[in-house]
Amino acid sequence: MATIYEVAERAGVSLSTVSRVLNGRATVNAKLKDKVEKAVRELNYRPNSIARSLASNRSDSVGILVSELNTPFFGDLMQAVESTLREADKHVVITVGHNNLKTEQDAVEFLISRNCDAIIMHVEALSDDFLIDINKNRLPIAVVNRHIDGLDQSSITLNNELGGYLATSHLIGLGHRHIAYITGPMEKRDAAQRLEGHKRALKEAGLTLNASLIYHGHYEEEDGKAGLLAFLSRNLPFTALVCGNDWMASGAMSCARDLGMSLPADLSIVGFDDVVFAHHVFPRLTTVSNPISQMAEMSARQILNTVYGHDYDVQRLFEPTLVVRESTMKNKAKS
Amino acid sequence: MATIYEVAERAGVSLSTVSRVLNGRATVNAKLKDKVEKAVRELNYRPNSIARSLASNRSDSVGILVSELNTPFFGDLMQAVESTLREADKHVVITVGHNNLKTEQDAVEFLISRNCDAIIMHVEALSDDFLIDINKNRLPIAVVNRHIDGLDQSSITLNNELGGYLATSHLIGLGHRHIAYITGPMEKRDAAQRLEGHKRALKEAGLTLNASLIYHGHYEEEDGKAGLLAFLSRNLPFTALVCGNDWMASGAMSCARDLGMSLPADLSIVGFDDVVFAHHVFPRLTTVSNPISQMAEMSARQILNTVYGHDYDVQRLFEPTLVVRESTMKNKAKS
DNA sequence: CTGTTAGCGCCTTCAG
DNA sequence: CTGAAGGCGCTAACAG
Repeated sequence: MATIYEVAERAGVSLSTVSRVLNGRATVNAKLKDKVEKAVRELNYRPNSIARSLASNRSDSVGILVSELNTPFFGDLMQAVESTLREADKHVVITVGHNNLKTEQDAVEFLISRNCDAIIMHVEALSDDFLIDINKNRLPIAVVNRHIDGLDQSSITLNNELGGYLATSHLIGLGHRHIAYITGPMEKRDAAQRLEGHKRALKEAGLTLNASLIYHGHYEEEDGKAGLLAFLSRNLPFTALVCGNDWMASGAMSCARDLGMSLPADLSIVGFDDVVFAHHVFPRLTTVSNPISQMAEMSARQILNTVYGHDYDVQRLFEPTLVVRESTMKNKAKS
Repeated sequence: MATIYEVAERAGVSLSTVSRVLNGRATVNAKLKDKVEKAVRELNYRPNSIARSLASNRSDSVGILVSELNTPFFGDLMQAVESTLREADKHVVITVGHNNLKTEQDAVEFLISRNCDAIIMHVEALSDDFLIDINKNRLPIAVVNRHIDGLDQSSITLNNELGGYLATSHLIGLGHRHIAYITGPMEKRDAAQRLEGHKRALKEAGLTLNASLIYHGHYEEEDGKAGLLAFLSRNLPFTALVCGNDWMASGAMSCARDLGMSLPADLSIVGFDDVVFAHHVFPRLTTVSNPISQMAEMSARQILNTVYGHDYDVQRLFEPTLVVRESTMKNKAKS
């Protein structure tokens, strides 16, 4: 690979001049500029971004830290951030945390040691204090789907409580009175908040909460099955089911069908997130939309603004909406 | 951030000694080593990998280039590569090519300029010659799901032709005689090969190929719908449908149901890839497995071997298998 | 507007 | 086994 020296030599100028035309910051005599550009072309020269980064302490790249690489949810997140940043000519370095404290810390250290200019993350394990410290002493961060007091500008959040409320209210509106709920792990803030919304909806409708109709899962498909089986074994009446995410809803649907239930006649089901397969399932899943792509875009804009001097509008609080499809219907059971 | 100088000073040794204990290559007096390690801990020192990379011309990180960030297929690919490399203490830098020549080239240049030690890629637009040149003159690459003559060691491929053959043979075995086929774009090698397999299966069974029962799509969900509608409008009999991937199969299934067809009684459908939602659809999709995770792991091993001196076994040719679920059944139509 | 001179933080010869 | 010195490729003052 050619270096900036060879370009300078071939163009007959000093390397600072080459650097100047490459970065376009200072003005350069047109003739010299042409010469340099010619030399660059002839040598097929590409600046070494590592060296540039070491010298300038900037890298024009921002780190992304997600929990998983192979789920539609994080896929949408990465996709949105990448394309937003690409438009501003920034690159993206992606790392994975696997929801594990050590791994997430390592990832952050890696991104810092790679001189990223900022980090956009969606993590659970890292503590608020750790993140505040990073943002204060190391490099700017933006956090998706989590609110951190003290990082209000950098937190892009979804009103999960409202989402849970919408899901359950929808079912109540359809005449359901006994509504089961399969929640995600309570350590996850979004899971806890969604459940809160469910409770509020019940309360406002004057329905009493039956703890036996709440099952604690881990946001995974099997939990849908396990939860449904648990409810059935308890021999309580219920005509509708809210799930903390679409995976569990899908698991519950498969299980219900395997048990010979007819959907949605025998059981109305609502999911959460509206991930890509929500409309692949049958009946198509009624669910709560999670505007993760927009939220991700906003996190990218936030970074563009604070680190690179852009001036985008950034929306920091998002409201989910109910997406009514075919997995819910009026309660036909008398009760 | 502390530098190696500060560590050296605090430990009372020279920076070369610090470098040595950090990299563990040369032997260092145990006492000095302890001192250094103590200093490292106290200062919470982290080597700057950018600087290390500039000086050593290695980065212990390998680039990944995929077409999309937000599909299960590429998600599985990234996931498998990442975890295989992580075990060997290598990092991963992910970039996206969007199936676009210019973007893919940029991505490669980016990864090279970031001093990646190698690149693992799954791309369509980049030419064989370009890749051969990169591999020869710049840095080692591994290619997933594509065979390149001259890069035989670095090509990890799937026998797509066999996959198409398996899909159609399965239907023939169920008594179907009129089998429609929705293919992916013929520019994509895998799509063309899968279709070849379909044709071979028909031929071997003594069935004639009807060009009107082939629809050209782009591997996207809507193509499944469009294809099915096209076939129906042609007023030809057909009792089964093979789709070039699961997305199109899912689109066809939704469409069929919307038209009032009963599945699989009225139409048997086979997909390809066995992506994560294949068993979410109803009826659960019979499809051809695409062992993308294993293939991705092998590509990582290949790099581990050639770049980092490991000695893993690597399998370079994979055979798909048929996954029979509930979307296919015996042909009941006489014909 | 252009060239010269120091580093950025680290690795790697080379002597000792 | 250890320290000193040079350099990776580039940017960023600083003079001129």
